Amino acid sequence: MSEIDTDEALDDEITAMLRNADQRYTSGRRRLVDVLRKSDGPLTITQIVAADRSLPQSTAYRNLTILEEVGVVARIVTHDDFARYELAEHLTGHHHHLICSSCGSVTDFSLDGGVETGLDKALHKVAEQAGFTIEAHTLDLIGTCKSCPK
Amino acid sequence: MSEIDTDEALDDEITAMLRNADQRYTSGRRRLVDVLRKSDGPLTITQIVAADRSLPQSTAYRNLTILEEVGVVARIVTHDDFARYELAEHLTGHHHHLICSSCGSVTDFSLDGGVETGLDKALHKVAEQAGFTIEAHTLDLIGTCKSCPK
DNA sequence: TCCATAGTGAGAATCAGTATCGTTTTGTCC
DNA sequence: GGACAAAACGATACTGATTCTCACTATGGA
Repeated sequence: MSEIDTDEALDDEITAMLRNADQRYTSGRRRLVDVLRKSDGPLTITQIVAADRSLPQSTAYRNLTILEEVGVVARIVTHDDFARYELAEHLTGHHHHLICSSCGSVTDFSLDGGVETGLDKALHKVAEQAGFTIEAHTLDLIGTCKSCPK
Repeated sequence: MSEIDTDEALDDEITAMLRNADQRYTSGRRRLVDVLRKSDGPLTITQIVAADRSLPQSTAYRNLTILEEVGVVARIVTHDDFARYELAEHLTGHHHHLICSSCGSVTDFSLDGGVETGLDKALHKVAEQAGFTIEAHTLDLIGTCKSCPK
């Protein structure tokens, strides 16, 4: 698993991925990536344009779509009807989400490596029986976060 | 885990759940439940009204919302932007989803009990550390289904 | 510097999902 | 069985997140 551990390496990798698709790494796209990099969970469009007011909504949507096509960004849909965006696991490492059904916040977490590989094994067995080819899996916890009343 | 194993028991349970909320189990709602019961995975609104042409879209939406509030139906959002509906796990048992990224189909599967409890244990440990109270979890496989070309 | 191409952003268009409201059905009381 | 009030129905209008359009601007190579 070759993860990216410095900001420079991340930028280099993203530049390369965009260039492969004949796309430029413009300043607007950089700002988008910066917002996502600083977050501890996937963000909605509203949160993204609120975090950096210089990002117009229509451009944010378009560039997120392009970054997704190129593989830099992942678009995820959780419990509500707002899409959320995060840097692709390829860049940040495999993780899962804690989803608060009270305030709607979504934050990342990781499983212990042993549990994750055990799970993977079980999933591959299931997939094989069903004739299904696995590309990825998602695992989310739904509940109440630390800062919401129980 | 008291699951429902006959159609009559299911109907009785749903009638009771609706009655608790001062709601009637009308013929339209029955037809809706029938469609969901016969499916091997969660269905979109389009699929539901296509499966039973006597269900008008607006009524289907309204009744699915009511059935969800009452706890009979679960509304889930997966990879695309179409909500899908299924009978609540309380009625059908805990399960997960195989999501085909090619044709978009979603079908159910279950994990071996041992794997599921092991996973649960790991998840509760994570949640505890994060001050998060778990209500439920979702686990989806994304990939290519049996009937789609690899 | 110039030009062709790619990117930008304000606003219009799209469409799944929700609200409205007059009509129909249901349950209940006589 | 009939009548009335409350609940459900369903055609249609509306809402809002997301996508599309298009005239304008920035970029990078010759």
